[in-house]
Amino acid sequence: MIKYIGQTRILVAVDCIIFGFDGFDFKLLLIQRGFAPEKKKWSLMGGFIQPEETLEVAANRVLMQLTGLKDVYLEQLQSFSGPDRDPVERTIAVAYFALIDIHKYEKQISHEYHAEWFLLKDMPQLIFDHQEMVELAKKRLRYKAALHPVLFELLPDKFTIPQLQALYEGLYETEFDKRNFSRKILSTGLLVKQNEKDKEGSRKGAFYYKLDKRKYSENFQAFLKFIPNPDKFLV
Amino acid sequence: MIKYIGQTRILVAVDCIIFGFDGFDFKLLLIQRGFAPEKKKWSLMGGFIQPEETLEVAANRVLMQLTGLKDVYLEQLQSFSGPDRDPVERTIAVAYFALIDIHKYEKQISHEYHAEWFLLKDMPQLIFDHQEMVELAKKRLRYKAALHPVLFELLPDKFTIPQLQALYEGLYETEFDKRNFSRKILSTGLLVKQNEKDKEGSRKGAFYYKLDKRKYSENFQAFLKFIPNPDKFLV
DNA sequence: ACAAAAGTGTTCGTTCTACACCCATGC
DNA sequence: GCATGGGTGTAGAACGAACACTTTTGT
Repeated sequence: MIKYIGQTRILVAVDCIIFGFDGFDFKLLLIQRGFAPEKKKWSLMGGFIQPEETLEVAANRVLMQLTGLKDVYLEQLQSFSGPDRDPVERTIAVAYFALIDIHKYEKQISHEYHAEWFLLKDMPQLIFDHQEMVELAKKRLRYKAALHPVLFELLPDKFTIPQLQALYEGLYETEFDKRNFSRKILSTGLLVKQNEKDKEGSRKGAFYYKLDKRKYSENFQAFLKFIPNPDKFLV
Repeated sequence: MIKYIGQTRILVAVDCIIFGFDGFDFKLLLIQRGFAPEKKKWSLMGGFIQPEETLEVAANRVLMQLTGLKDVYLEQLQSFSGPDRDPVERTIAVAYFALIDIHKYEKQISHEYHAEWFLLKDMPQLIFDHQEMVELAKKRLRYKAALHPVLFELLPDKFTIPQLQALYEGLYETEFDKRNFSRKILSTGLLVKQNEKDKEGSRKGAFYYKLDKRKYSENFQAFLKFIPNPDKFLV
């Protein structure tokens, strides 16, 4: 199976930046590395690509191993290729970021990896170039969420508008005007109001909404500037 | 240097999607593959990553080999990892797209690779999954150019507004209103009007403009929706 | 004098932003 | 009855889209 002669073959790993949102804060799922080097240091969950796997399959496998979840939002972020990024042996890492509903996770946690959720604002130091990966993932997610309704992936089936707003505010580390926010969100037509209220957050209670899944997938690509009718072109 | 035991090492290549614009049409620089398999078929320019190289360095090297150009706009597109994408041996490809000033190229062409420019709309069949890479690169470029002034990378030092408009129209395969287009472009403040005119395209002649390089790098990230003042957040 | 492309302004509708009060409820 | 967070409306500014005529010059 080795046929291109004189070329160097190297290890290829996937690393997953796993985002969650607990209703108040953005969080990241990290593991405590179980083997040297950097044993016991915090790290992204990762794994080497196997002979018959694509990177996507490998990333989904790694995510499944840690969280027990399938069909998670997963997007290729970038490849990292510094020749010395892994001190043991040259390894190219392809980073993926995942958005999961943190509540679905909590019930299925695998203890094998000593995984823990950390506040995005208050993370431990990470091994290798994982810090850089997280920074890039954050940037990419901010970018993406400004244009596409991707953050719903972090929410449970039913959620309230104040929760949604807290989610956006967490990501952008700022506050938004709630009148303008809810108007904008509702004007997308993606949300379906429920009759039930969430009474956790306040005495009055906030109405639950559900995502209109059909409109969500149809309208996932949307919004722009610079070009007259940009939506047309950005399929 | 082999220390992670039991893992498979594989080849990693970079492939470059090289865009150019000749004043009228979008073009792609392809090479005729000089070795089996698929010898003589058209292909993207690529190469295997070398032991001490990052992917970025490898992509720049490959681009330099073909075009003689350095300091070219180059952006990582995505990794392609189908286990059988290269029939010879498993290879992961990291695709990069490059934007070059086609006029700078023409003087330095290397004949070694039998390279040729093809109209983007009228391309030959490509080997492996290169077609898919090109499609994705086109999509990404459309997306990016709708938000950021990246297309200037394709133009020579001096260019006219009608040329610029033709460039945008080529990418989006549509026509724009020239009054709105020039107003929008000029309102960015990125262009500096020259006294000289280009008389090629018309009797009246069109004024040349140059890019204000400082403002260009400062304002490269810009424009949005969904979030009140998105520019603030998308650094 | 005419053909061909360059250049420029206005109006209208939509969207964005800033801003303040009432409502429902549990204690 | 009051404290807490939920929910809603409006006015002014900025932006985006549609649209047509004049200018320059080479032949």
